[in-house]
Amino acid sequence: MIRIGDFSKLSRVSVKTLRYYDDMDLIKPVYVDALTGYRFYEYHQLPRLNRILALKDLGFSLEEIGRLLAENPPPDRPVQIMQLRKEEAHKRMLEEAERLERVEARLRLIEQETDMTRYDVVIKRVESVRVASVRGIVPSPPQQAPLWRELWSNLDGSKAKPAGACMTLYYDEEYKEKDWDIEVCQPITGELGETDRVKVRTLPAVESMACTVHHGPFTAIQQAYDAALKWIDEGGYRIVGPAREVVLQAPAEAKGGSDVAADQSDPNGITEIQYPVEKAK
Amino acid sequence: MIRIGDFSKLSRVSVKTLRYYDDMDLIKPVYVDALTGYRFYEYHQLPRLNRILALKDLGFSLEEIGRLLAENPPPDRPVQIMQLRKEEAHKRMLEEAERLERVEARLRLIEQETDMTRYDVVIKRVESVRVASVRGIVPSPPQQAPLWRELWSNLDGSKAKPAGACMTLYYDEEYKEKDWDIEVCQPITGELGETDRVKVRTLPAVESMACTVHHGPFTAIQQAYDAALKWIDEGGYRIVGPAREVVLQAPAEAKGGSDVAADQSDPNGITEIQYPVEKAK
DNA sequence: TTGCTCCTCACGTCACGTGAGGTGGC
DNA sequence: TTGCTCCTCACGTCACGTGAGGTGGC
Repeated sequence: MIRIGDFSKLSRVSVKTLRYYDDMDLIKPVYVDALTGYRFYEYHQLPRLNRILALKDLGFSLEEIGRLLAENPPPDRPVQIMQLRKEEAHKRMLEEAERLERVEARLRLIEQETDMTRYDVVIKRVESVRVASVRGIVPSPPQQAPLWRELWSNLDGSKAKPAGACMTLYYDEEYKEKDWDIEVCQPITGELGETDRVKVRTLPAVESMACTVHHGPFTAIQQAYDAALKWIDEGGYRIVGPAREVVLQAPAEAKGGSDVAADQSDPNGITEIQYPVEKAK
Repeated sequence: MIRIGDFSKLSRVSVKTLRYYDDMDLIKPVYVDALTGYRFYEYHQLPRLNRILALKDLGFSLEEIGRLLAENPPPDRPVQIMQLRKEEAHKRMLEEAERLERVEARLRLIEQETDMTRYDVVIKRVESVRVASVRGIVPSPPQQAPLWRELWSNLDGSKAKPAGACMTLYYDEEYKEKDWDIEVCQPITGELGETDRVKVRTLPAVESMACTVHHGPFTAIQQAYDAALKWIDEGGYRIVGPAREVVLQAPAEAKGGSDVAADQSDPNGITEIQYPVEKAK
């Protein structure tokens, strides 16, 4: 029989850890002095301790290890358990690899001293939303006000109530000189009669949405798009659906009543740009 | 101004987390009602929250994020900080990849239903030890007793005291039919005069030592070696020094006084086998 | 006797999640 | 008034490490 300090030196496991494993019932001393509380171990306990360390290294929690050691002889379940473990280890490895990629992309951005470091892009899950919407072709994005007026005039006096920030969806895949295919959407609750132009539908939930927030004059929103697209590209993602432009805080009304209903230069507008993405293979 | 619940929905960050970030001084509400304690946020706080999430995703702790956000304008240190982060992310990725490899190796072992799953191999750091030793050629490992007698007769009556488990080092790189080059070592403290045969030296510390414990008759120790070698190979390691065989609990003395001083079939012997290893490239 | 080893609490870690128990606002 | 939202503790997580304060053994 040897004392805990010697057992610790032999196994190169700290005394604190051995005491902890004792409390956790993973490996108990063969004898404990009733008077002093001293723990005494045997050399033949080393294989069990080694097994604990080996299982820990494979990624098992102490609780799992306890259960694995308790059921002996081990049934044929270990294969399945190890397979699970393998999947988890694989997933964690991929996660770390992706994180590394993002760090490297950010580093490249910083080294290029671009202004894009002002925009932070993050991946989030977005729930589905029920919206009333009007889809149409407009000459350019700042001229989407007629679609909004069309939408809101239909909502006015209906039983539907706005429920969330309105947004614009952009369907074009490449850059357009003119004639943009867009859809203006207002989340709603309650019933609304559809018309030829005004539809009620549910935007699907998106598992991985790359999101960035633009705060400032609308005229400079292109920078946010550039930053988002660059981030998506560098991070090894690809776009798998229409972009969404969510109006979190609307800019002031413009003076005069043209098709341009909002003051594009108001620095208080806040907009979130969202791109549904997928990891590219 | 919006309430915490709405800010949470907008940012898709939980209310609990927002309160926590408030406590941590990462992002404070613009206004807190003195009477009710209600927190109120502004839309323009979203970019800051996004920055927090982006930094978190890059692997920074909340405390580090707090410091990064506090010092603005950010100095040119970010590049160095990101480089550090890159190294860490890279290291973690490699660790996970290696863990995955070990899990897969174990899985292969189980599927082959070999008996080797009885042996658990773990990587540990081993400190340097000062030893008295005798190196020599013996016909086969069980016949190393003369070397031990030579060593101990020199220790007897000297000022040196044994300090730890004795061990045998194996220098041969391939399997030998006969004539093994081995060194028997006894850790000591205190001075000892060297002779032609008995040397005092310090075994170097080893950063990565693959260790496994054999418990049972010495005659079956080959299984432990097989398991260790297989583990080393499957795990993508290679051996970078002489193996050590550490006697943790000596077997009983053999009856009769041949060169074989220990009873090789005593089931109570406990031996640790150690291989210095390195990750193979 | 003096170090050395051992003991048992109790607390800290990290980034929140999970209640308990209570209150404000429409 | 009834839900709904918000609040503040307090505790749990995971695998130990770090003291504090005290005692046994040679």
